[in-house]
Amino acid sequence: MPELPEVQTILEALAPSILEQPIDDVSVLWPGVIDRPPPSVFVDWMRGRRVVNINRRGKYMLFGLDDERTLVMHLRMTGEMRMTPAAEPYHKHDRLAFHLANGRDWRFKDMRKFGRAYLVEDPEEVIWKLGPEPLSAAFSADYLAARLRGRTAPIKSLLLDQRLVAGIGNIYADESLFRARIHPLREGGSLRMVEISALVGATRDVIQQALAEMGTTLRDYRRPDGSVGEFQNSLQVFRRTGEPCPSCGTPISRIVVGGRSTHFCANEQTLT
DNA sequence: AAGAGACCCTGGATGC
DNA sequence: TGCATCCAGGGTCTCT
Repeated sequence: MPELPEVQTILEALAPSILEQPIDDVSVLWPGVIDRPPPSVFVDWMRGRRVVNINRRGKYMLFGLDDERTLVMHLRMTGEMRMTPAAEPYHKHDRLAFHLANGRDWRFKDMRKFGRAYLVEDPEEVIWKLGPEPLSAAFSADYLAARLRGRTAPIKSLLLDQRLVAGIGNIYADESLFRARIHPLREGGSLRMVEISALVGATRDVIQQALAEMGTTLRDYRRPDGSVGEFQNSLQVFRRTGEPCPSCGTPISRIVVGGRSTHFCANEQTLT
Protein backbone atom coordinates (compact mmCIF):
# COMPACT_ATOMS: atom_id res chain seq x y z
CA MET A 1 0.00 0.00 0.00
CA PRO A 2 2.03 2.95 -1.16
CA GLU A 3 1.44 6.00 1.02
CA LEU A 4 3.39 9.27 1.15
CA PRO A 5 6.77 7.80 2.25
CA GLU A 6 6.63 5.01 -0.33
CA VAL A 7 5.68 7.37 -3.16
CA GLN A 8 8.45 9.82 -2.19
CA THR A 9 11.03 7.01 -2.00
CA ILE A 10 10.03 5.68 -5.42
CA LEU A 11 10.23 9.15 -7.02
CA GLU A 12 13.69 9.87 -5.60
CA ALA A 13 14.99 6.54 -6.90
CA LEU A 14 13.36 7.00 -10.28
CA ALA A 15 14.56 10.57 -10.90
CA PRO A 16 18.15 9.93 -12.09
CA SER A 17 16.92 7.23 -14.50
CA ILE A 18 14.19 9.19 -16.22
CA LEU A 19 14.94 12.93 -15.93
CA GLU A 20 15.78 14.52 -19.31
CA GLN A 21 15.59 11.16 -21.13
CA PRO A 22 13.55 11.41 -24.33
CA ILE A 23 10.58 9.02 -24.36
CA ASP A 24 10.80 7.38 -27.79
CA ASP A 25 7.56 5.44 -27.50
CA VAL A 26 4.91 4.17 -25.10
CA SER A 27 3.33 0.72 -24.91
CA VAL A 28 -0.14 0.57 -23.37
CA LEU A 29 -0.47 -3.00 -22.11
CA TRP A 30 -3.88 -2.40 -20.47
CA PRO A 31 -5.79 0.67 -21.73
CA GLY A 32 -7.81 1.05 -18.52
CA VAL A 33 -4.69 2.39 -16.79
CA ILE A 34 -5.08 5.66 -18.70
CA ASP A 35 -7.75 7.91 -17.21
CA ARG A 36 -7.29 10.74 -19.68
CA PRO A 37 -6.88 11.63 -22.52
CA PRO A 38 -7.97 8.62 -24.63
CA PRO A 39 -5.09 6.11 -24.88
CA SER A 40 -4.21 6.85 -28.51
CA VAL A 41 -3.99 10.57 -27.74
CA PHE A 42 -2.00 9.81 -24.57
CA VAL A 43 0.61 7.89 -26.59
CA ASP A 44 0.69 10.62 -29.21
CA TRP A 45 1.30 13.35 -26.65
CA MET A 46 3.93 11.35 -24.72
CA ARG A 47 6.02 10.33 -27.72
CA GLY A 48 9.21 12.40 -27.97
CA ARG A 49 8.67 14.18 -24.65
CA ARG A 50 11.13 14.42 -21.73
CA VAL A 51 10.40 14.51 -18.00
CA VAL A 52 12.01 17.74 -16.81
CA ASN A 53 10.84 17.85 -13.20
CA ILE A 54 9.40 15.43 -10.66
CA ASN A 55 7.15 16.30 -7.74
CA ARG A 56 4.73 14.67 -5.34
CA ARG A 57 1.41 15.76 -3.81
CA GLY A 58 -0.05 13.37 -1.27
CA LYS A 59 0.15 9.98 -2.92
CA TYR A 60 0.15 11.43 -6.45
CA MET A 61 3.27 11.44 -8.63
CA LEU A 62 3.74 14.52 -10.84
CA PHE A 63 6.05 14.22 -13.85
CA GLY A 64 6.48 17.62 -15.52
CA LEU A 65 7.13 17.34 -19.26
CA ASP A 66 9.10 19.60 -21.60
CA ASP A 67 5.87 20.70 -23.32
CA GLU A 68 4.42 22.05 -20.04
CA ARG A 69 1.96 19.21 -19.69
CA THR A 70 2.12 16.99 -16.58
CA LEU A 71 1.89 13.23 -16.35
CA VAL A 72 0.09 12.53 -13.06
CA MET A 73 0.17 8.97 -11.75
CA HIS A 74 -1.33 7.23 -8.72
CA LEU A 75 -0.20 3.77 -7.59
CA ARG A 76 -3.34 3.06 -5.53
CA MET A 77 -3.01 -0.38 -3.90
CA THR A 78 -0.49 -2.44 -5.80
CA GLY A 79 1.16 -0.12 -8.33
CA GLU A 80 4.92 -0.42 -8.82
CA MET A 81 7.47 1.54 -10.87
CA ARG A 82 10.44 -0.37 -12.25
CA MET A 83 13.39 0.35 -14.53
CA THR A 84 14.28 -2.55 -16.81
CA PRO A 85 16.26 -3.24 -19.99
CA ALA A 86 13.99 -2.67 -23.00
CA ALA A 87 14.48 -6.28 -24.06
CA GLU A 88 13.21 -7.75 -20.81
CA PRO A 89 9.91 -9.65 -21.35
CA TYR A 90 6.86 -7.98 -19.86
CA HIS A 91 5.56 -9.18 -16.54
CA LYS A 92 1.97 -10.43 -16.48
CA HIS A 93 0.90 -7.35 -14.52
CA ASP A 94 2.79 -4.67 -16.47
CA ARG A 95 0.24 -2.05 -17.60
CA LEU A 96 2.33 0.74 -19.18
CA ALA A 97 5.88 0.94 -20.56
CA PHE A 98 7.78 4.10 -21.49
CA HIS A 99 10.64 3.27 -23.86
CA LEU A 100 13.47 5.70 -23.15
CA ALA A 101 16.04 6.84 -25.71
CA ASN A 102 18.87 5.25 -23.73
CA GLY A 103 17.53 1.73 -24.25
CA ARG A 104 15.94 1.43 -20.82
CA ASP A 105 12.26 0.93 -20.05
CA TRP A 106 10.33 2.73 -17.34
CA ARG A 107 7.47 0.38 -16.49
CA PHE A 108 4.29 0.62 -14.46
CA LYS A 109 3.16 -2.70 -13.00
CA ASP A 110 -0.13 -3.03 -11.12
CA MET A 111 -1.65 -6.38 -10.21
CA ARG A 112 -5.07 -5.07 -9.20
CA LYS A 113 -5.53 -2.46 -11.95
CA PHE A 114 -6.48 0.35 -9.54
CA GLY A 115 -3.58 2.63 -10.51
CA ARG A 116 -4.15 5.43 -13.01
CA ALA A 117 -2.28 7.80 -15.32
CA TYR A 118 -3.52 11.27 -16.26
CA LEU A 119 -1.86 13.48 -18.87
CA VAL A 120 -3.07 17.03 -18.24
CA GLU A 121 -2.35 20.69 -18.92
CA ASP A 122 -2.41 21.47 -15.20
CA PRO A 123 -2.06 18.92 -12.36
CA GLU A 124 -4.66 20.85 -10.37
CA GLU A 125 -7.26 19.23 -12.65
CA VAL A 126 -6.49 16.02 -10.74
CA ILE A 127 -5.25 17.04 -7.29
CA TRP A 128 -7.27 20.16 -6.48
CA LYS A 129 -9.13 18.55 -3.60
CA LEU A 130 -6.06 17.53 -1.61
CA GLY A 131 -5.44 18.92 1.85
CA PRO A 132 -2.02 20.11 3.07
CA GLU A 133 1.10 17.97 3.17
CA PRO A 134 1.55 16.49 6.66
CA LEU A 135 5.14 17.79 6.89
CA SER A 136 4.24 21.31 5.82
CA ALA A 137 3.63 24.23 8.20
CA ALA A 138 0.06 24.35 6.91
CA PHE A 139 -0.69 21.10 8.74
CA SER A 140 -0.75 22.75 12.16
CA ALA A 141 -2.72 22.00 15.30
CA ASP A 142 -4.80 25.11 14.66
CA TYR A 143 -5.59 23.95 11.14
CA LEU A 144 -6.54 20.45 12.26
CA ALA A 145 -8.65 21.78 15.13
CA ALA A 146 -10.59 23.95 12.70
CA ARG A 147 -11.18 21.04 10.35
CA LEU A 148 -12.24 18.65 13.13
CA ARG A 149 -14.72 21.04 14.73
CA GLY A 150 -18.21 19.56 14.69
CA ARG A 151 -17.14 16.37 12.92
CA THR A 152 -18.69 13.17 14.27
CA ALA A 153 -16.85 10.65 12.09
CA PRO A 154 -14.13 8.55 13.76
CA ILE A 155 -10.73 10.30 13.83
CA LYS A 156 -9.26 7.28 12.01
CA SER A 157 -11.61 7.85 9.04
CA LEU A 158 -10.85 11.58 9.02
CA LEU A 159 -7.08 10.95 8.94
CA LEU A 160 -7.63 8.86 5.81
CA ASP A 161 -9.62 11.67 4.12
CA GLN A 162 -7.15 13.14 1.62
CA ARG A 163 -9.08 16.45 1.59
CA LEU A 164 -8.11 16.94 5.23
CA VAL A 165 -4.47 15.95 5.01
CA ALA A 166 -2.76 14.40 1.97
CA GLY A 167 -0.72 11.22 1.88
CA ILE A 168 -1.82 9.29 4.98
CA GLY A 169 -3.06 5.72 4.40
CA ASN A 170 -4.09 2.87 6.64
CA ILE A 171 -0.62 2.04 7.96
CA TYR A 172 0.43 5.54 8.99
CA ALA A 173 -3.02 6.42 10.33
CA ASP A 174 -2.90 3.55 12.84
CA GLU A 175 0.73 4.24 13.76
CA SER A 176 0.08 7.97 14.26
CA LEU A 177 -2.97 7.37 16.47
CA PHE A 178 -1.00 4.91 18.60
CA ARG A 179 1.88 7.33 19.07
CA ALA A 180 -0.57 10.07 20.03
CA ARG A 181 -2.44 7.59 22.30
CA ILE A 182 -5.80 8.39 20.70
CA HIS A 183 -8.50 5.74 20.21
CA PRO A 184 -9.31 5.39 16.49
CA LEU A 185 -13.08 5.57 17.13
CA ARG A 186 -12.97 8.92 18.93
CA GLU A 187 -15.28 11.39 17.18
CA GLY A 188 -13.12 13.93 15.36
CA GLY A 189 -14.85 16.88 16.99
CA SER A 190 -14.33 15.46 20.49
CA LEU A 191 -10.54 15.80 20.44
CA ARG A 192 -9.12 18.33 22.89
CA MET A 193 -6.45 20.78 21.75
CA VAL A 194 -3.69 18.92 23.57
CA GLU A 195 -4.68 15.72 21.77
CA ILE A 196 -4.81 17.48 18.40
CA SER A 197 -1.30 18.83 18.99
CA ALA A 198 -0.10 15.36 19.93
CA LEU A 199 -1.68 13.90 16.80
CA VAL A 200 -0.08 16.47 14.51
CA GLY A 201 3.30 15.79 16.13
CA ALA A 202 2.88 12.01 15.99
CA THR A 203 1.83 12.11 12.34
CA ARG A 204 4.86 14.19 11.43
CA ASP A 205 7.19 11.89 13.39
CA VAL A 206 5.80 8.73 11.81
CA ILE A 207 5.98 10.11 8.27
CA GLN A 208 9.50 11.44 8.82
CA GLN A 209 10.75 8.15 10.22
CA ALA A 210 9.10 6.16 7.43
CA LEU A 211 10.76 8.45 4.86
CA ALA A 212 14.14 7.86 6.52
CA GLU A 213 13.49 4.12 6.41
CA MET A 214 12.31 4.28 2.79
CA GLY A 215 8.80 3.01 3.33
CA THR A 216 6.98 -0.06 4.60
CA THR A 217 7.04 -3.33 2.65
CA LEU A 218 4.29 -5.69 3.77
CA ARG A 219 3.82 -7.43 0.44
CA ASP A 220 3.78 -5.54 -2.85
CA TYR A 221 5.72 -2.33 -2.25
CA ARG A 222 9.15 -2.31 -3.88
CA ARG A 223 11.60 0.47 -4.68
CA PRO A 224 12.35 0.83 -8.42
CA ASP A 225 15.43 -1.40 -8.09
CA GLY A 226 13.31 -4.15 -6.54
CA SER A 227 14.49 -3.67 -2.95
CA VAL A 228 12.16 -3.44 0.03
CA GLY A 229 11.62 -0.69 2.63
CA GLU A 230 12.54 -0.87 6.30
CA PHE A 231 9.68 0.71 8.24
CA GLN A 232 7.81 -2.62 8.59
CA ASN A 233 10.37 -3.31 11.34
CA SER A 234 9.30 -0.14 13.14
CA LEU A 235 5.54 -0.76 13.13
CA GLN A 236 4.15 -0.66 16.65
CA VAL A 237 0.54 -1.71 16.06
CA PHE A 238 -0.25 -2.12 12.35
CA ARG A 239 -0.98 -5.81 11.56
CA ARG A 240 0.33 -6.82 14.98
CA THR A 241 -3.04 -8.10 16.27
CA GLY A 242 -2.57 -10.15 19.45
CA GLU A 243 1.08 -9.21 19.82
CA PRO A 244 2.08 -7.26 22.93
CA CYS A 245 1.83 -3.47 22.86
CA PRO A 246 5.45 -2.22 22.76
CA SER A 247 4.63 0.17 25.58
CA CYS A 248 2.47 -1.79 28.06
CA GLY A 249 2.32 -5.39 26.83
CA THR A 250 -1.46 -5.49 26.32
CA PRO A 251 -2.33 -7.57 23.22
CA ILE A 252 -2.97 -5.31 20.23
CA SER A 253 -6.66 -5.12 19.20
CA ARG A 254 -8.08 -5.17 15.68
CA ILE A 255 -11.41 -3.59 14.73
CA VAL A 256 -12.93 -2.36 11.48
CA VAL A 257 -13.40 1.40 11.10
CA GLY A 258 -14.92 2.80 7.93
CA GLY A 259 -14.35 -0.55 6.27
CA ARG A 260 -10.63 -0.49 7.04
CA SER A 261 -8.86 -2.81 9.46
CA THR A 262 -7.64 -0.80 12.41
CA HIS A 263 -5.04 -1.73 15.03
CA PHE A 264 -4.59 -0.15 18.45
CA CYS A 265 -3.78 -0.75 22.11
CA ALA A 266 -7.06 -0.85 24.04
CA ASN A 267 -5.21 -0.04 27.28
CA GLU A 268 -3.39 3.09 26.12
CA GLN A 269 -5.86 4.36 23.52
CA THR A 270 -9.16 4.74 25.32
CA LEU A 271 -12.52 6.21 24.32
CA THR A 272 -12.95 8.50 27.32
C1' DA B 1 -22.92 18.81 4.18
C1' DA B 2 -21.40 14.83 6.18
C1' DG B 3 -21.23 10.05 6.71
C1' DA B 4 -21.95 5.25 5.28
C1' DG B 5 -21.48 1.89 1.97
C1' DA B 6 -20.79 -0.04 -2.85
C1' DC B 7 -17.59 -0.57 -6.36
C1' DC B 8 -13.37 -1.47 -8.89
C1' DC B 9 -9.75 -5.68 -9.15
C1' DT B 10 -6.57 -9.90 -8.35
C1' DG B 11 -4.30 -13.36 -5.79
C1' DG B 12 -3.32 -15.33 -1.38
C1' DA B 13 -5.45 -17.30 2.68
C1' DT B 14 -9.02 -19.85 4.63
C1' DG B 15 -12.75 -23.32 4.95
C1' DC B 16 -15.10 -27.50 3.74
C1' DT C 1 -6.63 -32.04 -3.48
C1' DG C 2 -9.85 -28.89 -5.36
C1' DC C 3 -13.12 -25.55 -5.35
C1' DA C 4 -15.68 -21.58 -3.35
C1' DT C 5 -15.53 -17.71 -0.44
C1' DC C 6 -13.35 -14.05 2.00
C1' DC C 7 -10.13 -10.33 2.54
C1' DA C 8 -6.76 -6.57 1.51
C1' DG C 9 -7.67 -0.93 1.03
C1' DG C 10 -7.16 4.09 -2.18
C1' DG C 11 -10.20 6.76 -4.31
C1' DT C 12 -14.65 7.83 -6.47
C1' DC C 13 -19.39 7.57 -6.67
C1' DT C 14 -24.16 7.15 -4.95
C1' DC C 15 -27.56 7.33 -1.48
C1' DT C 16 -29.51 9.07 2.68
